[in-house]
Amino acid sequence: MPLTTIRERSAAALAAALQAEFDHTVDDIFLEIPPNREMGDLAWPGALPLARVFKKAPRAIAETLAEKTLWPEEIDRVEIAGPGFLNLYLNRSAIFRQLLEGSKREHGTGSKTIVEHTNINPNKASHIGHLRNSVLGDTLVRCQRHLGHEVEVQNYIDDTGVQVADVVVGILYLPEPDLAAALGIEIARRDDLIEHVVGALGGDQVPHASTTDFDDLSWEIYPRVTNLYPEDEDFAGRRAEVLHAVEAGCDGMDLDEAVFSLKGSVISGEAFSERAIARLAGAVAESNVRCHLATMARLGVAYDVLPHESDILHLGFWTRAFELLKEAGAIRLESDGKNSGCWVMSLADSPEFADMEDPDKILVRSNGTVTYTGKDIAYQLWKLGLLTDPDGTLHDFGYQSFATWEQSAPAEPVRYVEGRHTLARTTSSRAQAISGLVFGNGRTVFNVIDVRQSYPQKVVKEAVRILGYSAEADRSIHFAYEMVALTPAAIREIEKRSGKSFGLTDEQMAKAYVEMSGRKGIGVKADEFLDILEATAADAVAARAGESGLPDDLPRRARSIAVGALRYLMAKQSRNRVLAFDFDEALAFEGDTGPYLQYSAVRANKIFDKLRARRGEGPFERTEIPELADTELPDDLWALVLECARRHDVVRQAVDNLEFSLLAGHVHNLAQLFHKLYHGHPVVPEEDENLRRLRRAVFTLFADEMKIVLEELLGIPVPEEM
RNA sequence: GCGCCGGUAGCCUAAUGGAUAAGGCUCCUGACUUCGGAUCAGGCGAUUGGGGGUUCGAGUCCCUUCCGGCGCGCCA
Repeated sequence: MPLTTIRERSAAALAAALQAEFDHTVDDIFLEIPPNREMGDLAWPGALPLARVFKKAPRAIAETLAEKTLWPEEIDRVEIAGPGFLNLYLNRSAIFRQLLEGSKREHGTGSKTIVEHTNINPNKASHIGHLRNSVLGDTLVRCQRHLGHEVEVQNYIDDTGVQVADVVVGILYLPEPDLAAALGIEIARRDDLIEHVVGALGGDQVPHASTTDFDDLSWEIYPRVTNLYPEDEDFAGRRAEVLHAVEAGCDGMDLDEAVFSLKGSVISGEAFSERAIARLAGAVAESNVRCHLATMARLGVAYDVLPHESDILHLGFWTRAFELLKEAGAIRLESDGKNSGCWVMSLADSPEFADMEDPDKILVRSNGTVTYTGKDIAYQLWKLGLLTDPDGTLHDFGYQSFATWEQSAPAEPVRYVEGRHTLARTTSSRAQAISGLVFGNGRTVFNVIDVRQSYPQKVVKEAVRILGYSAEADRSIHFAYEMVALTPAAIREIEKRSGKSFGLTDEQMAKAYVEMSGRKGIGVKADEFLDILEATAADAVAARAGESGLPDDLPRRARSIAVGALRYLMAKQSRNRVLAFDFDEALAFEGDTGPYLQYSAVRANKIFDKLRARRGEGPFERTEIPELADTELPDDLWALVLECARRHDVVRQAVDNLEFSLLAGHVHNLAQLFHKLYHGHPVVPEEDENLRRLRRAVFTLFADEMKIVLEELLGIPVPEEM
């Protein structure tokens, strides 16, 4: 916070001087961080472009401004450098003391920000591609909250799509040998196989994540189904049958009853009951959702509400959105041409779509059903608080508690136990509500969805605009990120580990990376990868334990390191680059990695442990500030202090650009600066009390800063020991 | 065909239009009888795919071209 304030004040002072001395108005004065310490702490290159305007040498302009500007008191001196840069030097001890005082919490704007992320199809286990979505989304949530915004986290559940139906098709119609193989059991009659599947569904609790959960079972079934579709026409026909049943709904049928009915149908050879199929599909989706929550919980990722697509359908969200679109004249019914019989939204007036061959987007098919984009428009309108009924009230869901959860610290795993936080789910009964909780109606909405969804996301945004909500459309933000792909080396590694072959061609394996595919089953399961990561981390800890033996809290340490490695890897890479996943790189704990950062924080904390044991001194206390010697901080200590002061600027910049590599760079700088100081500035052995106090103060600042950036913002735990 | 994203050292990545393009990996040389070597110091290695342009200043903006990826469904 200090640096932001000084920047703003300096910019304002500079603008005033420009006005007074040159009668010139500049409204966006930006002070940058110079590339080199010798060039000051802040810099302004603005005199250079003004040279032409004023017909004066840039250095002369800079000199006048340096002299005439009423600089804030934190600016010690100003120098002119090079062709006309204005280099500002801060009063080190003033900034240092301000930081040691601690920063006040930001207070919010009162408006709510909605972040939608994760959104995994509930038809199979999550893979590392989903992890990128959840980690980016969760990091955004953390940064927004740090900046003082109220944030609501939504995880959209597509429980009525064909993907869930495909798993149900597999359970009911996949040839018994295939299904048994997918389940990993001996071949049996279908009613026994169904019984096995139902047994794996689990209860209505969020389970502890493992690699033998229901989502892992679905992971095996799903690709077998999609692979059989092209080969077997009858089998392929089952998809429509199941989908139809799912859409009709189960009408409150009990799961036991549904299973009994399905098994009875197997024995009697009759057709399956539609309601029973729908009930099974619901159970499959819900069980997968719980597994996904468990996986993300390992990374410290939690949610506020799970909007269900089935509720969007049953509660007429689309019907209402359809009316609004018609009233606004945003859509029209085509009577001829290739889209005959469809309701389309014309995008011809939107600059971004105008050049397209066909700027019309179909929202309602000729058979009367709504497309995915149509549903998404309705959902987006609800998120923005724009889905109103004719009487002006908001068209809303019913809600009930799905689970409650706890998190003992910002980067600890989320535990779905009796906790004080409620995870709500939507329901189709508007009468249901959770006391004290309201959802939707956000001022700004971030949709964390991969870049391949850019086109439909633009359509949704444009629909909001066409309805007359231009400002809301601008605040509908698609947080796009590139996909996660696998390097050929990673593919070979998975094939080796799993013992199966994905049958990729030499041509595919010659490329730099191969796209993951849930349909083909090519991918690294999130839980599987986290297990490997934890095991590797545990080995690394054990290798360093030496003769003292394995620590009691080995699993906990391993988990922290694994999460640190993964979350940092995801945060540090720019979002619009393909993340080519490589095991060796992901499992590296040295260099520019999460564990390096964690180690630096642990190392700093260790200083205070030793200090307490040998001298009875702890971290620097605020009350000691007056005792600090009033000498200028040396360059190397100052570099670390200044980097600490930059946090607020960095977080804001990261959020503005949706680019967490900036935050990663900041925390890496911090760690590097600290390690450089470590050898030259010993604390415990230092006998000079003033010097020791100064070093304690700097390292306390560093340790606190690391705790905030790693745990609170990046969700990376700082372990006690490593 | 149209659109979006990427191309930076042997490899992976960073850099709000600013000063000497910054880290990591690899390789080489060093540093613990002082707070943990998952560390640090040093070295090798790049005219940022090619070509034009705008600018006092371009990896960054514009044009063009080449390479790679992804979109442009009455799929979800």
